Amino acid sequence: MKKRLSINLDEQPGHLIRRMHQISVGIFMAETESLELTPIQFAALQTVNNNPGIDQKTLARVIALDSSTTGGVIDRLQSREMIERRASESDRRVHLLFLTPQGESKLKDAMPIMLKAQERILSPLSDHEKQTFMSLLSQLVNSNNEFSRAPSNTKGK
Amino acid sequence: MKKRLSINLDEQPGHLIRRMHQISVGIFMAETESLELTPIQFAALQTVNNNPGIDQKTLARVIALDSSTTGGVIDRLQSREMIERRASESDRRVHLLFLTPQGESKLKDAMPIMLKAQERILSPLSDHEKQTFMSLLSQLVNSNNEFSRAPSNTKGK
DNA sequence: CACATTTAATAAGTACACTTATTATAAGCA
DNA sequence: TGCTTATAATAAGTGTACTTATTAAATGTG
Repeated sequence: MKKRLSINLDEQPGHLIRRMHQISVGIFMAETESLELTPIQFAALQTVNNNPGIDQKTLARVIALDSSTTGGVIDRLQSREMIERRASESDRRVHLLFLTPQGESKLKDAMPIMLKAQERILSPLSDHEKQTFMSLLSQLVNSNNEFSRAPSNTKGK
Repeated sequence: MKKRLSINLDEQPGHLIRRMHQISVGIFMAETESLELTPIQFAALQTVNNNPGIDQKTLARVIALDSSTTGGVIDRLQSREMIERRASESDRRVHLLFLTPQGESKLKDAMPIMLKAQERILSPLSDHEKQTFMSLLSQLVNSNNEFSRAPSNTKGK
């Protein structure tokens, strides 16, 4: 009646995507509560583990994160002694990243819990719907990759 | 070869959802550059416009945002003179929200640009795929609503 | 070799997005 | 009415997620 310029937020892709992201983080944090790891911290640990000696810039591209944001993430993981920064000998601008033993052990603990969280995120869908959703989502992310401020580049992963 | 605990980030729903959110915000910000409005600020303006005199708590529920985050969003919109806070006469804890003329005019300018951004987000998909994606996404969001830290509640919208 | 350009990292600033704690007010009840 | 409980808003703290600017080091070219 008195509504002007009326638009249903729930029909806007951007709004639903934001809500889905909130939910996804919420489920991850609920499942991994005891570990005190955020999804991003997990991704960083996992990527450094698989690529010991990776530099921050490359890590940022692999996990699709702005490189200055990545610096902050590494700061926090370093202060909690899960990641180590070592100066590169060949390029003194670069810091090479390695997991500490604590970082490795945290990652091992986190892995199964993280996988369970991922399953819970899609659990309202049937198996067939899960496949369809993931396929369409991949298409959207890959086609639109360059419009993200932190495009992914998994080369070298 | 030397990989241990190997997992492909691009196959994890949470990772793709986060990337999709980055992309969605990136497209919105690129399209609306001249307006200097974030997606959340747009949602807040739109909701206050449709519900003049709404209080912060209710606004937070409608746009699915934590209520303390909402306070900050309103602070910024108020300092830019797009939103006005008025004390409620019936409940002195409550601040009622109204758009200023500038807020209304900004919203009018933003509306078509915002709709264009929403279209661009899904543009890599065919019409049929868009429908399928939005339907599955709605299902996920609605079924998992309670796992979000800021569950939506559109009653009263 | 000198000089311009590029690059990796950091710093400072803005804006979400949550958490827990605090304050003021309101509402329920004995 | 007095007291407990609930609620709206704010404050302080952490962690993404970006921006622009700066610094230091590397690279490319004349």
